[in-house]
Amino acid sequence: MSIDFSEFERGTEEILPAEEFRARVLQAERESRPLRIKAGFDPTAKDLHLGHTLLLNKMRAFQQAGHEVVFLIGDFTGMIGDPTGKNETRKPLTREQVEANAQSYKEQVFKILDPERTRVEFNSRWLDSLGTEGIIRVAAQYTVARLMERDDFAKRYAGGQPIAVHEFLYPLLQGYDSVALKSDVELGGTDQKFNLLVGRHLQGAYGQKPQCIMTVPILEGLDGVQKMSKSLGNYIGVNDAPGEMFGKIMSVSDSLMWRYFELLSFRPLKDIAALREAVAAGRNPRDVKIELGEEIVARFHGAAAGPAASAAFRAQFSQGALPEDIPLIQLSSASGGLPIARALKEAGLVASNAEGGRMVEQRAVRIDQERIEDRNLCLMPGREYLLQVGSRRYARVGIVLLV
RNA sequence: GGAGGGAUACUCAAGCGGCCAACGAGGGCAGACUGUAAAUCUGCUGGCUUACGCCUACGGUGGUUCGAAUCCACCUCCCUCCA
Repeated sequence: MSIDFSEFERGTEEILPAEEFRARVLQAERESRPLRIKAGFDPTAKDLHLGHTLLLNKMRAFQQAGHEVVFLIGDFTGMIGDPTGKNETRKPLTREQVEANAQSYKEQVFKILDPERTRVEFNSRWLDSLGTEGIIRVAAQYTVARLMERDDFAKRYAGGQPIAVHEFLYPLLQGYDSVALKSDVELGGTDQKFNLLVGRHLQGAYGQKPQCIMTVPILEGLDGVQKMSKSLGNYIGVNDAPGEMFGKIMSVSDSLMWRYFELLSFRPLKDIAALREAVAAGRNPRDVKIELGEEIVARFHGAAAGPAASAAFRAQFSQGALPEDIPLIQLSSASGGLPIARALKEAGLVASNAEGGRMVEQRAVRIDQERIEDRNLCLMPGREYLLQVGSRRYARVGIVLLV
């Protein structure tokens, strides 16, 4: 019986060693013994975004093929913080925080993974009891020269940036996780390649069959340049509301759209190629982008949500209709009325009164759909107003007279 | 342990006693044009105040001065060279 590797290998950056990986899949099949697939997650990031889902999608593919997937929460290693770049040493999380984050993780992760068939682990389970002696034994299995091969360390060393000794422990302990789990394959982003390989090496040193490693690309954020991350504000969160999620996808550039198609869509590769051809032949890229948006929204919000988000989007932006669910906010004012800038701030549309005033001057503000330019304008008590800033910030406010 | 250099707003980077809420670039936001795309052009980009104005901000703490991001002392952190 032949096995289709494409679902495992699609969208991966690198599989090492590639032949060994295939051989292990085949062997697992023959022996009816599932492979143990490990993927580690940092416990500090509570909100997952589409970048994280590349890995989850891959895990899902293994899971659907009957393999054992371990969702490993690096609560112990999280105390060190992966030294990728300028990260400061992190404060250790409390047990409660880790638990809370893990719970939040599960809610998001199980939109993609099957909860029944996912094993959730915390690496403190074995690292807590490793002890000083254990750490020394692990550290003895790896050389400084090899640690310095890590791109990040090499650059920082060459560039005169400090490298704290404990940062060396991160890849070692992550690698030891593979030993503790006896993993067959470890998944990670391309930035994890070095760490994954350390795991491979350590397993060998501990007399185990070394894991294969599989890396997935780092997804670019909405700007198309930097990696998707919450702190950069260029992310699409798996918990984003359907409308927001759809809108964010529509705002990506055409070139980035193809990248997203390639990495995020579950469509067959030849379908995507066909879409490219259609666009090259004159089809509006926007319409293709809509298809992508519908697929992604449906994945996280249910089949009906995709078309619904798409329809709402088109109504709002193509036909200028108002969104349906604009919140009504009650504000209070003295009898003289509420200055527009303040109203915008209190409605949460701008960050400060000063910014509100600037927005008015820049002709970005509309009241009841009418563009205004007078920043001295006041909203009068006793009625409701529809406020807009730019084309995507809306609020309905009611003004109550403050006695 | 010694000698020298540095720390400025989201980022990079000017300023080196008053004209500095701080040049410039990037980023971000907004307007025009569009397909919430790209490219381009324009404006804005600390807070409070209707406003005059006030407050906070140039690593930290003190000091000199009518006045300090700018000068001095000490401290913290980083870098370079020497040991």
